[in-house]
Amino acid sequence: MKMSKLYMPTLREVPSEAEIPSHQLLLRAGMMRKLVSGIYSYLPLGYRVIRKIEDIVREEMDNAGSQEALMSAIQPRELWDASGRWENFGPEMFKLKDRNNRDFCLGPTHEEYFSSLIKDEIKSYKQLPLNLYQIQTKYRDEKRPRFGLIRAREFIMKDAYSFDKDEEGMENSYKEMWEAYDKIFTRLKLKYKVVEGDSGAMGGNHSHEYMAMSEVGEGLIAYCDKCDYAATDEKAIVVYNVEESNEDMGKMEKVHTPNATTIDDLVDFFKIEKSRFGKAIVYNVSGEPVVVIIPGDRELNETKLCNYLKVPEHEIEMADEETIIRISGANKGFTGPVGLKEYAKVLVDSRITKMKNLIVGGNETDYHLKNVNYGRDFNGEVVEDLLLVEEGDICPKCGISLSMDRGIEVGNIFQLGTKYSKSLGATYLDENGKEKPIVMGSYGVGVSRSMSAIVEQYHDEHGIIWPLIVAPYHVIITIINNKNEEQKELAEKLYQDLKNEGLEVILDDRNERPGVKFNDRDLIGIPIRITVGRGATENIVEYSLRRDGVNIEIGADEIMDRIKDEFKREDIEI
RNA sequence: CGGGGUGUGGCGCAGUUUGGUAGCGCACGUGGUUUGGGACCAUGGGGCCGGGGGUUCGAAUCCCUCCACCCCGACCA
Repeated sequence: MKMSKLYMPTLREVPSEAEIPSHQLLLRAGMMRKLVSGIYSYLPLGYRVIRKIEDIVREEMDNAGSQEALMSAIQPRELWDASGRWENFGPEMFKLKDRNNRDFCLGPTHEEYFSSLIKDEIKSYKQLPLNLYQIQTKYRDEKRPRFGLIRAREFIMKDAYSFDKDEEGMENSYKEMWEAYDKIFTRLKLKYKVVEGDSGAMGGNHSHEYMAMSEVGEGLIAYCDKCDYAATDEKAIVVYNVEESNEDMGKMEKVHTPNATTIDDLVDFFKIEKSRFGKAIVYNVSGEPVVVIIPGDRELNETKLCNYLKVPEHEIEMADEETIIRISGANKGFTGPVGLKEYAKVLVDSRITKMKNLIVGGNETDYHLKNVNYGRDFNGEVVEDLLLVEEGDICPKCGISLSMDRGIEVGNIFQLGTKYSKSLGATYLDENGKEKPIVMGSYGVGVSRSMSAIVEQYHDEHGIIWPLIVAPYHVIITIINNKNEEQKELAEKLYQDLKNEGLEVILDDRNERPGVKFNDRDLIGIPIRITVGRGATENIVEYSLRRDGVNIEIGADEIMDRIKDEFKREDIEI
């Protein structure tokens, strides 16, 4: 490709709408443009990267025995009514009507569609297992799109669905996808961790997320540096060992604590550590009040609360002040488990039951109670673990302390079970002629999101540093002085030679000053640069690598060997 | 959906407080000089100042209203 013809609208200045590096750089490098919030166009350079990511995904999926297909992005409402997700997905779904007023949506995901697709053809255990995938544009009307491609409303995703006759088969499919995903993200050169996830709205009971490590990631993960334990902050099991206290139970007393409404206030007032308090948090769960008691030094994990109560996330919210006053008879900040004025379900984190002589809210404005003990002074449903993980918590697997980091979710794998096959009627006959629901799994890779994640991990103050395997072009040949015939001729010759070697080459033949060409190359991140300048008469060129800034003079005949070394280093075939 | 911020030429911004008919840098056209890390000189084109309504002799500027975009939170594969 000759750069003088390339549609590559680079920007010198950072568009004010972009906050994080990948968003800024993809715009500045002329790789994409925004249409409206959360919806982007891929320009020629950016789309080449997208296609390279897709090709890697494709190869590894094919290798894992999955078969590519392509569904429509438009789906009829009936499919979603069958699984109950027309309502459950709610406003996240882009909905539309046809001329006959029939409801459709733009597919946010395709579990229903694929289940329905295969149910008429798959009738026997002999046809299982089966694994299908597609690479397609997905639509989710996010509440708050942000960070460019990282949280977009239209995005490119690879989604795959496995169909097995039983749990064991599904687990095997899951493992195969896990391995394929490891290969994909390794080839994409992403630094990532596989973490246990909460299954959330997708249903099913077992899932893992592939998190590309990044400070700007929206996902918080807890992981162990010693063993392989890693989980999202929502899922991480909190090991918070409270010794069974053998303190004597003191006499419960009311203490005047004017205006002490937070744990910090109380620490100041009582001069004892946070963990001696019992924190009461009031929730509104499907309209019913629920009081949760946890240790004063910890935060509540809403996901665990939802999972325990078996309600979806959108069914719970923190209670408003009015409700708190009504059930506790006191202002906010003085709620406790003893002597609630109105009935409310009380949930107690298991650690609370082992602690003695707690200080809790008195359910009377400006009063707390001390020497409060579970079992003697109050009761409630004991829940094993309702806490949010914290840095330094103990690894549930090996016992050393956990670290926490941020990541961008670039892939996920779910063991779905029979939720969709049952609701859509996807069944088969087993060896005994008995009808059974197909056991499913679903597996996603965020293709466009991965592009952003790569830029987050590979950039510097000058621009993007594409790994060779996803770079829009492998090599750029930069002509220093366009009017110098010798330089032009040599550059042109090298351009043809390298193309003939099977390389993807771009020739910067623009009538620009060298500084502009160098800066654009740094911005768009082409890995290898061949500079044709003053040495052209002696067949000397410069060889430069974007990743480490190396810039050395070599003979033109050495170029191919150097490039081959670089490909070998990156473990890629030309 | 709650809180905050911003909308002025393709991009980045000033002008708004105190109303007087729009400006700067970059980019772009033309001519010339340049050519190893975002050149210089000259000259030129481009803006219903986010939309609608109002106040006023007069509105980018004041008032009302709607919209878009961004950030924080909530939420989410």
